[in-house]
Amino acid sequence: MPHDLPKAYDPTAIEDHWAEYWVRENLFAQPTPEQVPASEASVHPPAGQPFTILLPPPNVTGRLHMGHMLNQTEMDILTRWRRMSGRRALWLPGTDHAGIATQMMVERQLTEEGTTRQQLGREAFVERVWEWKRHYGGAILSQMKRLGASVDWQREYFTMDDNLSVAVREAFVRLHEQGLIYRGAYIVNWCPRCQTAISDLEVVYDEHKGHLWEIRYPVIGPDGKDSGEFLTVATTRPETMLGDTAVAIHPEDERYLHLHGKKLRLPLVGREIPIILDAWVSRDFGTGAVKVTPAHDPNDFELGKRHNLPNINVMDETAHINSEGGKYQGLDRYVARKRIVADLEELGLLAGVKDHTNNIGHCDRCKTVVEPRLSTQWFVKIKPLAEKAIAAVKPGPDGKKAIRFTPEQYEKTYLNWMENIYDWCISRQLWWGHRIPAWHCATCGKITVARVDPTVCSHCGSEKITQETDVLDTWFSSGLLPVSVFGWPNFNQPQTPGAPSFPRTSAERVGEHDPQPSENRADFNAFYPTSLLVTGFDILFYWVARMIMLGIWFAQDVPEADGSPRSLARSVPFKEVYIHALVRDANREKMSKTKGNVIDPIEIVKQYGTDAVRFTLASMASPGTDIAFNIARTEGYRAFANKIWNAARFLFMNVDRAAEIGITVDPSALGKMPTVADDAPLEARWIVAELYATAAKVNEALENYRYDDAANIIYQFFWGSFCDWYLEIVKLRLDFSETADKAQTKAALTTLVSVFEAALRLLSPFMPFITEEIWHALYDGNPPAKSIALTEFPPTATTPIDTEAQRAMSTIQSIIVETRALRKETGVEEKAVTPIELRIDAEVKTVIEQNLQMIERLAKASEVRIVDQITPGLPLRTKFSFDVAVIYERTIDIPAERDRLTKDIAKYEKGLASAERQLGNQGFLAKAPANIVEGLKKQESETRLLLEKARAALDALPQA
RNA sequence: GGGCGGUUAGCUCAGUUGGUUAGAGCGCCUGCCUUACAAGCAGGAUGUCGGGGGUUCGAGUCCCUCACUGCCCACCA
Repeated sequence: MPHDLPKAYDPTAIEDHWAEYWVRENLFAQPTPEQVPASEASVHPPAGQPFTILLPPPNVTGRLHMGHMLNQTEMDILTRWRRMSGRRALWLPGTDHAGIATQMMVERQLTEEGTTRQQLGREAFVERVWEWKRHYGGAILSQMKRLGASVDWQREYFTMDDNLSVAVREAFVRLHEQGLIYRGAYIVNWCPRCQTAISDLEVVYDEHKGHLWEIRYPVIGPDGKDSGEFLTVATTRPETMLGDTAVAIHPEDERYLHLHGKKLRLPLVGREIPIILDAWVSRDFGTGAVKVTPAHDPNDFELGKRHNLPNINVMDETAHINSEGGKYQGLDRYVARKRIVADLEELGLLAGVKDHTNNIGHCDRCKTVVEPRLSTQWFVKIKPLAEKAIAAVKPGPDGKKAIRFTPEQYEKTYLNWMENIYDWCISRQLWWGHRIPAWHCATCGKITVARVDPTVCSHCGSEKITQETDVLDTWFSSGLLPVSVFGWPNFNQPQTPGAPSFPRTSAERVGEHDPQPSENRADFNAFYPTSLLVTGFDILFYWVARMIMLGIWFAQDVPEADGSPRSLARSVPFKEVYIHALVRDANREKMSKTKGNVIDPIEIVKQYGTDAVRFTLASMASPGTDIAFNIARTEGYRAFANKIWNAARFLFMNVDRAAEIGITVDPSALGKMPTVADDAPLEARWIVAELYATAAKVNEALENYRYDDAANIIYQFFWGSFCDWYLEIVKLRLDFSETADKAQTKAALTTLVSVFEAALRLLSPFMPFITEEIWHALYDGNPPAKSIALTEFPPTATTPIDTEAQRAMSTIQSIIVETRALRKETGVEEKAVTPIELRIDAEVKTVIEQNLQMIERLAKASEVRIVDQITPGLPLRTKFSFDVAVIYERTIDIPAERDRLTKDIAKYEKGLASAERQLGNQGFLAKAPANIVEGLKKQESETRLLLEKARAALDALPQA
C-alpha cells in the first residue's frame, strides 16, 4: 500500500478530477426533507437545522470574474463548514435571464448578420435568445463547477423557468389586485440605444464639462407683436427648447416680476408660451429664468403639472427630433443641439455661452446618455412594501432584528434608501423577459390583468384584446427568488384551469436538467427563510432590497407548517446579509476592461490552483474592507498548499515504513478529535491542545464571517505549529529499527496521523481540492465517506485544553529559538553540533529535563548541560525563566553583540520606566482593574531582571 | 449638497467592548541543497499607528478639528 504522491504539488493534476467527481456523485444535493411524524422521531434522529443559502444568480451572459469568485468562495466556505458541522446545508444555484444584457448580446449577433430584431419579429427573436442561452448560457456555471462550489446542482434554476415565471405572474397579479400596481405617463429614464425605460438605479452619473447657453426669448407686447424686450433663460440642453411650454421665474424675483402675465415667443418655433411664477426656481442660478420642458425633464414635468402646462414630446424613442421639432425633425439630439445653437446665434438670440460642469446620466448597461422621457410605464406603489422591509431590519418588539447586516454599516445605507424610496418602474420595452400579464381592450380601452391568458376583456367582454408588449424589469423576477425557488405560489394557490401546465420548465425545453419543482410546501417549510445572503453592495438596492420587500410581502401570507400565521421574522427572505468587499487589483484600482487590469480567475486558478486562490481571497476577506488582490499572496498560498502536500508525503513515508514492521494506525483513531494519554510525550499533548485551540478559534471566526482570521489561524497552526515544530519533534519518536519501542512508535504515529487528518478536515472548507486528494490517499481507497466534505468539522471542544503542555512547550521553543540565534551570532557553522549550558528556573526544570532531546535535535546541541550558573565568559542569551550559552571556541562579533545588548537595554529601560511610572500613579492603582495591575507588576519585575541580565552581559563583553 | 468609510512596517492588510513591550503575509538582509518540502529551513532588520488638540490612571482604539483619499445617495435648468 505505497502512497505515491508526486514530489511537488501540482493542482492541475488533481482539481479537474475532484470537481467532476463532486458533481457526478451529487454529493451536495439536498433533497426535500421528509416530514417525520413525531411518533417516529426517535427512529429518525432529528436532522440538523437547515442552512440555506441562495447563490446570487449570475447573468446568463456572464463570465466569471474575481467578484464572483470571492462571493462563491465565501459562500462555499460557510456552506462546507456548516455542512460538516452537522447542518442540513443547501446551496442553491441558478442564473438570471438578465433582460437588457442578454437582449443586447443577441442583438449584436444579429447586427453582425446584417439583420435586426425588428426584422426578425418578436417571436422569432425570443426563440433566438433561447437558442443563444442553450449554447452559451451555461458557461458561468461550468466555471463555477470547476471552482468546486458545493451547490446542489439538481436544483439549478433559470429565472425564466416556467415555475419561476408562474411566480412572477402571480406576484404581479396579486400586487395589481392589491392596488399596488399602476400604469401612467411619467418622466422616466430612457435609454435611446436600448429603447427602453430603465429604473433610477440603472442610471450612472458622470461629470462632464459642458456649457450653459443663455437664450433670449422675445417678450410679446400688448399688441401681439414682439415688444423688443427679452427674457433670457439659461439651459444646458438647448435642443429641448423645441418642447418648451413656459418660462418660470421666482415669485419674488424683482428683475422679472414686471413680465408676469406676459407671453414669450419661443424662438425657432414661434409658439406663444406663458411666464409662470414658481418658488422652485432658484434666483442665483443662471439667469434666474428657467425654460420649462415638461416632456423632457423631471423637474419641469412636476412644474408643468402644477401649472397645467401641456407636455410636448419632441423626440422619438431613439432620441431623434420628431415631427414636433419642425425643421429639425429627424436630427439626432446632439446634431439638433448644434444646429439650434447656430440658428439662435444667427438670429442674435444667443446671449452667451458659459462653461458648466454637469452630471450626465448614462445607461448602466450600454453607457448611452440617458434621455428623460415622458412615457407610459408600469409602476409598483412601493411604500407599503418598504414599510415592512424597514421594520425587518429594525429591532422588533423582542429587541431582535429579523434581518441582520454584516458589516453593520450597510444597515444604515439600506434604511436610508428604503426610507426615501420612489415608486418602482417595472416595465421595460424589451422582448426578452417576463411579459406583463395585462391585456388592452380595443373596445373599451380598459386593461385586464389575469393569472391565465384571457380571451375576452374582463370589463366589456370584447374579444379585441391584445397583450401588453412590455416585459418586467429583471429584478422583479430575481426579487422573488427566495420564495419562488421553494415552490411559491403553487402550493397554496388553487390550481387555475388553463394555467401553464406545471411542471414544464425551460430546462425541459432546453433538455439540460431536470429540476424538481416542489408541488407541496415541504421545501418551503424546511428552507424558508434562508439563512444567509452573501453578496456585494453594488446590488444592495437592485436585488437585496427588492427581495426583502417582495419576500416579506408574499411569504407573510404563507402559513407556518403547523398552520399558524407567519411572523415578520419568519417572512423575511433571509436572516442574515453578509456584504462582501470589492475585489480590486494590487494597486487598489477597480478592475475594469477599459483599464485592462482585470484578473481572470480561471487563468489564475490554472496557474496557482483553485485552493491557493480561494485561500488568498479568504485570508483577505476582512468584512468591510476592499480586497486588493495581490498575486504575491496567491504565490504564498500555493506554497502553503505545497507544504500540506509535503507534510502528507512525510506522513505516508512513515506510515509505509511502519507498516513494514507491522505497525499500523487503528482507523478508529481517525475522523474525530484526536485524544492523547496524560502520560503521552509532551509534543503529542501539545499538538493536540493546539489543534483544539485552533478548532475553537476557527469556529468562532467563521461564526462572525471572519474568513481572514479563520484562514490565518489555520495557516499558523498547520505551518507554524504542526510542520515547523511538531513534525520535527515527532521524528524523534518514529523509530522503526528492530530494537524500537513499538508501542511508543505506534502511539506517535497515531497522534501524527490523527492530528493531520483532523487538520485536513479543518482546512477542507478553505482548500477543498488538496484536502480531498490527500484525505482519500490517507484512507488508501477505503474512505469512511464519499468525500472529506461529508465528514465532521473539528468542533469547539467543551473539555479544557491542556494549557500545561502549551506552557512547557512554549518555554522549550523559546530555549531552542534563543540557542539558534546565539549559534548564528557566535558564528557556529550551520552543520556543527555544539554543547550548550542551560540555567532554568525550578518550576520548569523537570519538564525540560525530560525533553532535552528536543532541544538537542532542534537546536543542534551535542549536549545540554543543566547548570546553576552559566560559566562566565560564554556567549549567552538571557530570558526571564532561563539563560542559555553555547560552548564554542570561536568568538562572537563583539561590536554587533554590544549593539544588540545596547538596544535591548534601551528597550528594557523604556519598558521599565513606563511600568514604574504607571505603578507609581495612585490614580492607576486605584482605578485600573486588578488583573491589569498584577500583569504590570509582573512585567515590571521581569523587565527589571532582564535589564540586569542584559547590563551584566554587556559588562562581561571583552573590550574591543 | 447629504451620508458612510479609509489613512498602522517597503507593499497588501489585521488589531473585537480603551489595558501590560502594536501583529501577519509578501518583500528585504544573512546563512544553509538538514534524509516531507529550495514553492524549503534557520536567523535578522523595519513603525513619532495621517497632523493637531481633548477626555482618561491609561488612547492605534473614544471625542473635536484639519489634511488627504475612496464609495454611496441626491441632481438647479
